[in-house]
This record gives sequence, structure tokens and C-alpha cells, in this order.
Amino acid sequence: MDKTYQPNAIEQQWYKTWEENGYFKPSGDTQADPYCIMIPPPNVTGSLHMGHGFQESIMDALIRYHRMQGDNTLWQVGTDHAGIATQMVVERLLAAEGTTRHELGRDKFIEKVWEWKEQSGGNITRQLRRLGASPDWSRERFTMDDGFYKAVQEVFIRLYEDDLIYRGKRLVNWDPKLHTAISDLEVLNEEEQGHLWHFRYPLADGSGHLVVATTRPETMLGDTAVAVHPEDERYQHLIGKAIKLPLANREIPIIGDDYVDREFGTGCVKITPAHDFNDYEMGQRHNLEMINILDADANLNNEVPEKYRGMERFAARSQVVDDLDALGLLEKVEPHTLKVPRGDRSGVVIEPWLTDQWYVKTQPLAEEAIKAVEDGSVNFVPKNYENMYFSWMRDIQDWCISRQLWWGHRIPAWYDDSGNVYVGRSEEEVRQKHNLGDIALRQDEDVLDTWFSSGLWTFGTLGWPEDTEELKTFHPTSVLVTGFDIIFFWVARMMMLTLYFKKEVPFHTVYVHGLVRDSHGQKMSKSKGNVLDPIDLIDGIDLESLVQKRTSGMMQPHLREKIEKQTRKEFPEGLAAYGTDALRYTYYSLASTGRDIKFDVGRIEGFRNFCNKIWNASRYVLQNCDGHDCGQDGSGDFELSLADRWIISQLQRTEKAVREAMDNYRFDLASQALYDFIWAEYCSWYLELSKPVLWDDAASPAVKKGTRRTLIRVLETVLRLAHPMMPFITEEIWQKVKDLAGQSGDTIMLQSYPEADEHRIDTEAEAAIAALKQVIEGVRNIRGEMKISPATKIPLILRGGSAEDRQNLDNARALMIKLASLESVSWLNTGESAPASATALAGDVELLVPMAGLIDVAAESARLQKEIDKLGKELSRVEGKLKNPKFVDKAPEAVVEKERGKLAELQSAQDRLQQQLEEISKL
RNA sequence: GGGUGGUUAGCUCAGUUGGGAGAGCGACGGCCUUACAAGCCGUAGGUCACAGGUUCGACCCCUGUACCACCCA
Repeated sequence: MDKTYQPNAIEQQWYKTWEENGYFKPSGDTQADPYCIMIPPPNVTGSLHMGHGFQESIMDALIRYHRMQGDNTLWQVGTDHAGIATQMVVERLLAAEGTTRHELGRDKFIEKVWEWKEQSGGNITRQLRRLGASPDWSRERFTMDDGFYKAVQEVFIRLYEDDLIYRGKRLVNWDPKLHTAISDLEVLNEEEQGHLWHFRYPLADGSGHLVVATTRPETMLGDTAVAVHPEDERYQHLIGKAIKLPLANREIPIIGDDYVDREFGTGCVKITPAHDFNDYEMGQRHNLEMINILDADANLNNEVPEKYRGMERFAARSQVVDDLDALGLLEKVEPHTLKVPRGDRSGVVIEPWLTDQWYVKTQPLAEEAIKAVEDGSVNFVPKNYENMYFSWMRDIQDWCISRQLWWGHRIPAWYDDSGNVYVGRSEEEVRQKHNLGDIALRQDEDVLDTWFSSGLWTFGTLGWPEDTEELKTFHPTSVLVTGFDIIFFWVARMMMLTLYFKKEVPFHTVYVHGLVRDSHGQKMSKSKGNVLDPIDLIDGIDLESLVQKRTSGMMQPHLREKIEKQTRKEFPEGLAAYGTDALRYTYYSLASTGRDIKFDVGRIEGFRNFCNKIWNASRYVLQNCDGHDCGQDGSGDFELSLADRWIISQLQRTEKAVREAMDNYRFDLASQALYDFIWAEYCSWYLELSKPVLWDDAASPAVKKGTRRTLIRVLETVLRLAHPMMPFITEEIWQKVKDLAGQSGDTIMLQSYPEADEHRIDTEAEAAIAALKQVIEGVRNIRGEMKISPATKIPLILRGGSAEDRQNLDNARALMIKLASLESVSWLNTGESAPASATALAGDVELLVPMAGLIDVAAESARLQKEIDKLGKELSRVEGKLKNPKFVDKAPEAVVEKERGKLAELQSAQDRLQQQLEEISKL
């Protein structure tokens, strides 16, 4: 083995081996429990960001964990066609080529999209492989696959036939740039600085005017009422009268509606039912006329006076303001902060716009979806996300599923010239079913919302509507791993559609993880220039390339300089190559229950070092086991030392802790337990404890064999324990140790996952090693504080302690000498006087390090005094507690007893240190 | 305005029936000790946001306040 861990030398090669050997496929064992995860399909044209890396790492750990437990495990991958996002990307490419999709035509455009998909669609899956993900690649799916389209179409048709899909003219969120409706969830409402304009609206009878306040003056051309609060004394008497609407020169009524906020603006609100969601509802209540004044580009249409026709909306805004001002009708303008709706893809201001769209009646579907969570058929982890789910589901609106795009699942509906709608699987089917002969039919131009199709993901990808074996085996799936930001978008939709069509839940558990942010807690985004590419963390990247990457293709070039500066400051050396295992381990360590996950490069470095630690510990183990009898033949002629029994005992506890954490989705706790065991117990102590045995020519062959056997077997076990979290390094080393550990098999991936054996928990050995550690740590403390060079071997004198202490420490004499770097160890008999020494305590045993020539009296006094003070503080706390009669009376006997024991211990320790202090003070 | 999460060492975070505050990174001091300097040994550092309450006992349970973040209106 190399002296240092080189991730790039092992990772890709093992991945290839695994994939070629088909290890990722389900075992097909029908006796075993099925376990299945469906990947949340990433956008096909996208690339893997830190959030994906985090999510895929978690799924892979779960999958590998269950696969090793013998479950029939399926992890199915795939990508989403992502209607708007993909169409935008391809349109941008076309623009660069100097053409547009309209010039190309629909069919040609779709061909172009497929070409693009072929070209870039592999990006995500390549990156997934680099992360060590182990999905069944042979079952990879795409939401635009033929088979999947069949499921999508079937769902649409059945919902239509069951009266759960309808077509209606409603206000939708219209994106005037992308020319499509988008859902509420794709609209971002951000506060922006705007204005509040106050206009005078003259009363029709000429008796005066009302002042209305608005943030959108241009819509006044579509006003069809002015509303006041019915109990507002200022305006009450005007209800029923009319306004002569300026510029448009129409008469509109003044109405009373308690929706009006008396405090806002002037208390008079202009009502534009065709261009505002609240006004729309008020329009319904009062039967108001709806005047649509915008076209699809959000330019003014022919419903407005000649002068404004064809004007862009914001130009029209200033024109309207100017014209009203010229008429003396502009009362005032004040600055105003308002929430502006913007499309999350296009960034332009969204218009509420009246169009014909397809809707799903969600209420009946939502009821079932709520029930499934209430009755525990589906569990959220952490639990509190259920509230978020409920609150959204209980207040759900009908779902607009049509999109005015070309890329997506075309709606299976046809119209005749009289405007009748026919829904069916094909034009032929529709003609036949409705006896249409050869009248002209045209298919609906629109496609379905991407989330409509991804709502079918769990069962649509398993072959539904056919009743396939896969569907029977793996559905409902086991767990969905997702970010909380997608609960509404996706989880809710899957719940509704799956329950309706499969009459069962899509998954039993929803594990909701946090969102990965940068080390300052900022969201990672291209425009902030703080994105990290998981692949760069794996392979490393030099500073210049990183700067180049972060500043290229920027939407806002003016940020370039800032980003460059910030990047050079934060990563002056670029990024080192940390390898996949270190990256994954970092993800797990961060996967606690919080919502924000701050990713600090310092963490990943620490885990790369951890990998190196495992690597080097394995080198040591192999150096000492290779070519020796380690009991790999199953022979029993070995003897386990105290240290062997201790590390085996600790291993059982670790196995238990790791399993428990994994079962509860606490990857942070699992990774921590493993880290502690490997580094702090196995490497720092056990490996060191093994040296005096292996290097001692006098040690018996049986004990040496016991030590080798333990060294190699604990290592082999811990590799299996760690494999789901760090697949590559564990495989690489496992291949080298498996034979010596008496194991066989082609890959660690398919070995059994370690399970604790309670019988091997050995409290006796644990106590003995704890005592030994105390002695060694006591001596090290003296050495460290007294600045005695590690090279100087020092004598140690022991005093006091029970017979058992003496027995245990005598047995461990060789270990003590090596680990504390001693010259000698001896016991002081009662009555024998001790030389002037530095002192420490290990339980009841006093440790004396003779001071001759070694120790500075003042320093030693100070050190003792510090210890005494520390004990004193603790002592007075315990004393206070025990002097309190309420505590002694009311606390459980065991607790009181424990405190009494503690008191005695502290007292005796303090006494002895005090005595020592006095002794050296005499010098 | 409604809701959710958070506030623990300089930084990032654990702390699961209420019974002696932990880790990693960083800091400081000492070491190339035959697996590892990507390392080893030692040390320092916290009124657990604040104020009440319950309890013999509160980082933990209850109430309120402040601040931060996010979601919804």
C-alpha cells in the first residue's frame, strides 16, 4: 500500500468493477424484504450541484445499508424533462444561432431539444457515478420515455372521465416572456421599492371626486369598479353611485365590500378584475365586467383607447401617470415597498391574466392525501414537516396543469370546429368513440405541467398501467429523500395522484433534509458566485480554473470583479482533491435535523485526513498480519488479551450506535460514532496497545495470534460498518484484508452489515482498560505540563489502590511502559517513603514521577494547585447538594448514593494532592 | 398578520426518558516516538440568547421576551 491515501487511484476503478458486475441490481430474492428508493429526478439538462450531491449521498448510504442487510434493494434513477427550464436552454442556443423556435416550427424544435438532451443529458448520470451512487442503471428512466408517456396520458384521461379534470377560463400567473402559465409555486414574491400613486376619480354626477391609491396605474384602463368598505363613514354614502373613469371614459360603479382595508392608502380601491387575483374574486361577488387589457406579451391590447394600444406595460404606466397628471388628477406619489411577483425562471414580472387552462380538482384528492399522513401510512422525518404538508394540503387550490410550451407531454385533447372537446388516447380513438367521421379535429397545443408527470414517478416508472412484477414487489416504495423546498411541488402531487390511481401510498417515509449553503449560510447561486461543484471537491481545482468557472457565462457581468476577489480570498490555493469518500462523509456529518447546512471546506479536509488515518491504520495492520497466522482458518488456538476483549467490546457498542442512527436517518450521529471508534479507540489506543504484544519476543504465540486476529477482524468489521458512507476506500482495503480476516466474497458491497453481539460486551475489560488509560494519561499530563521531552524515559512509582488495581496494572506493565514511555514501573510498599515526585491520580492509585533533575518545583506546585482547585469546585457543588435535606429525601436513592460516592472520591483525591503539594513545598 | 425552525467553546455543530456540558476545525505549548506531520502528546476556552415558572435538581419541561432564518397571507 502507498504511504498516503490517494483517492483518485482507487475510486473510478472500483466503480467500474461494481457496475460491470451488476452489483447495483436488486438481488431478486423474493424471500427478502424489498427496499426501494426512487431518485427525485434531476433536470435532464442540468448538472449536479452540492444539494444533489448531498441528497444522492444520503440515498446511496441508505441503499447500501439495506443491500448489505440482504434486502431485495432497488434504487431507480432517472431524469426529468423539466419543461420550462429545458425549453429555455434550447431557445437560448437557438438565439445564439440567430433563429427562434417559431421559425423552426414545433416538430423541428422538439427534435432540437432531443438532440440537446442526448448531448448533455449524460452529464448528471456521469456525475452520479463519480459520487459512488449505486442505482440500478439498467432501469434508468426519463419522464419523456414512451412508456412513461403512456402512464401520463392514462392518468389524464381517467381523471377527465372521472370529472376531476376540467377546462376553464381563469386568472393564471402569466409569464409574458416565456408565454406560458406558471404555478403559484414558480412565482417568487420579493419585496421591491415602488410607488403608490394617488389618483382623483371624478364622480359621474360631477359632485366631486374620490381618491384611489394604486401601485399599478396602467391597469386603471381596465377598472370596472371602485370599492370602499361598507362601514367606512367617509365613503358609505357613495356606494351605488358611479365614477366617470378618466382616460377610458367609462362609467363604473362604486361598490361596498368588506375586503377593502380602510387603513390602506385612501380606503378607496380601484377594481380591475381581469388583472388582479383579489379583484377577480371581488368581481365574481359583485358580477363586475372583466376587461382584459393586455396581450400575451403584456402589451396593451385593443380594449384600451387608441393612444395606448400596443404600448409596453411599463411605458403605458408612465404614460397613464403623465396623462392623469396633465388632467390635474394626480394627487400625489409616495414611495412604497411592495411584493412584486416574478417568474422564477424568467425573472420578469408575472401578470395575472385571463386564459383558458386545464385544471385538476384537487380537493377530493387532497382529502385522501391528508388522511394518509394523519393515519401514519406516510411518516415525515423529521416529524414537524407534517405541519407544513397539512397546512398546504388543507388550503389547496385547483391545480392548473396546462402550460403553453412545446416541450413536454402534449395534452391528449382534440377540438372540432365548433369548439367541442374530446379527450382520448389518440385522434383515431377519439373519432371512433364519438362517431366523428372525418370532421376536422385539432389537438390541444398545450403540454402538461412537469409536476403532473413527475407526480406519477413512483408507479409510472415501474410499468403502470400494466400490473408488473416490479410494481408488485417495490411499490409502495420505502422512503423518499427530498428537500423541504419541494414538499409542495412534488411530494404533495405524488401523494394525491398515487393514492388515486394505485389506492396506496407512494412511499412509507419522507425523509426531509436541509439545504446546502456556503460556509456563511448564504444560498449557493451563480449570481452570488459562491457555488461549489462537488466534482471539484473530489478532483480538486486550481484557483484560476475556479475563478474562471465562477465568473463565466454570468447573467450580470458587473458582479464579476467582486466574485473573483471573493474567490481568490476564500480559496487562495484553489481546492485540493479530497476524494469522494471524504466528500460523502462530510455530507453525512452535516446531515442533522436542521434546515440549513453550512458547508465549510475545513470540514472536508478533516474527513480526508480521516480517510488517510484509516488507510495508514490498515497499513499497520497488514504489516503485522500478512504472512502470519491470524486465525483465518478458523482455528481456536489463540488467547484474547484484555485489550483484545476491550476493543471487541467497544466495537459492539459502536455497531449498535451506528445501526440505530442509520435506522433513524441520523447520518450525523452514525458518522460521528464511527469516526470516534476508528480514530479515538481503534487507532489511538488499540493499535498502540497491540505493539508491545507483537514486538515482545517473550509473548506467547497464542496471545500474539489473538492480537493479530483481533486487529484484522475488527478492521474488517469496521470497513463493512463504514461502507455505506465511504464506499471506495472500504472496498479497496477490504479486498486486502478479507482473507486474513477469514472472509470471502467478491465485493464488500454484498457482505453482511455488522450487527452487535451483546454477549461480547465485556464490562470487566472495559473497566481494566479505562484504569490503564487513566494511568497513561496521568503520566502524559505530567510530561506535557512539565515539558519533559517525549524522548526522555521516566520512572514511575505507583502507590495505593486496591488489590484488583495492582493485579490489573501489573498485568498491563508492558503496555504502560510503552504507551507512557517509561523507564521503569514499581510499587511503593506501605511505610516506604517516596522520593520527591510530581504526582497525578488514577482513581485510587497515586502516580509518582520522581523529580530528580526533571521537574521544576514551582511549576509542579502550580500544576497541583490547579488540580486541587478544580476538584474543590466540584467538591463544594456535591457537598451543597448532599447538605440539602430536600435532595436527600426526595431524589431517588441511587442518585443520592452516587453523589455520596462521588463526594468520597473527590475528597480523597483532593487530600492526596494536598499532601503531595505540602511534600514538594518542603523542598 | 399566521406558522415553522434556530440561539450551546473563536467558527461549524452534537447533546433522544431532567441527575457530573461534548466533537471537529481553529488557538496555545511540546514532539520527525519503527501505520499515519493529511500525524502524535498535552493545555486553554462555555452565566448552554434573556426573564420567569415547575422540580430536591433544568441545556433539556412550561410561559413570556429579544434576535436570526425560512414558509404562507
